[in-house]
Amino acid sequence: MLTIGKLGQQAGVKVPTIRYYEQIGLLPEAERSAGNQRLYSRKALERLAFIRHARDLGFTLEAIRDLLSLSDNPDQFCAAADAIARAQLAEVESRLARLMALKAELERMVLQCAGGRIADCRVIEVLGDHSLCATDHSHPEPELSL
Amino acid sequence: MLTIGKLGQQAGVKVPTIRYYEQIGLLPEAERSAGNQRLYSRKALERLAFIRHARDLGFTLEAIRDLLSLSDNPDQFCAAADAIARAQLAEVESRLARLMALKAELERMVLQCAGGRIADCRVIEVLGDHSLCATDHSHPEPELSL
DNA sequence: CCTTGAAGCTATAGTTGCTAGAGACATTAG
DNA sequence: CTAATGTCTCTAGCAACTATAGCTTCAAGG
Repeated sequence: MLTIGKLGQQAGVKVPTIRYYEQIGLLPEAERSAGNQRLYSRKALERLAFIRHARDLGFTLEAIRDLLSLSDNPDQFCAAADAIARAQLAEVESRLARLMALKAELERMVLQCAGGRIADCRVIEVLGDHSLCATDHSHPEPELSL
Repeated sequence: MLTIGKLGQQAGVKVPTIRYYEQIGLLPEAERSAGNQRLYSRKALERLAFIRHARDLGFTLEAIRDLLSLSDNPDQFCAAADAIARAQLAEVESRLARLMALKAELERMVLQCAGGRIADCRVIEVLGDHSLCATDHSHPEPELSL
């Protein structure tokens, strides 16, 4: 049985984060020692590692909740998990595309900095004017979430 | 003079967001009509478009605050604005690198889905095991922020 | 002129995924 | 046995908005 600190170390998750996951029901309520401290089994460590890994891959806690409930019921079809993973992949691909466009624009901006005074600065100028933009930001557009 | 709704339309920013920007001091307090409604000049529209554009490029509101104060004082040197833009570019490049690694791993995961039951699902399995991971997630590692 | 509906106002609370602090109890090393 | 570390609960805070409630103001139609 592991204390919360050891568990956190082994899973690479901070202690308050573990308590937070318990609070929002992503982890079950932990067993307690005589002195009321949380104790964790190897299974709990696996579950937390799963969460950690999925978070690293950018899955939201909601998506992870779904994946966990699928893995808790092994009779369901893989298709559901696959769909969640595919959605995540699509998300990542779209962020990637946006970031590449942004990188290009930022590079252009930085290259054009003449080293002079702000009055002549391309960085400020480019940011002030959407029409100089490489990417299309025509206005009533869904918000970008980077 | 524009009402807040028109301003929002023209800049591509939602009305509550404009009020929020005013509240946190990113926009100056707007003039008011006789009936206490906010009125905006063309200059305000430009400032808001600047903010919008910088947000699209992933600048934080803090970075934008700095850029705005630079452009409000055009006698300063360009170097400061350039530094902010370069920092932003570095940020974007590092996110890009992480995202590309994630994309690779997600693709591997999704490809291996056999279409069977969860018990056999690679998605779940891969997520449960860091050691199958392409990227290095050795444990006491700074958090990823996608 | 009056009404109606859209748009505006303030203020507060919720969102996501944590992180940080206070103040008290538990456990462990020397 | 004591001191240091770890853990407990609870609350509040972060970014950057978004949503709700309950009100007032404005513009257009009848």
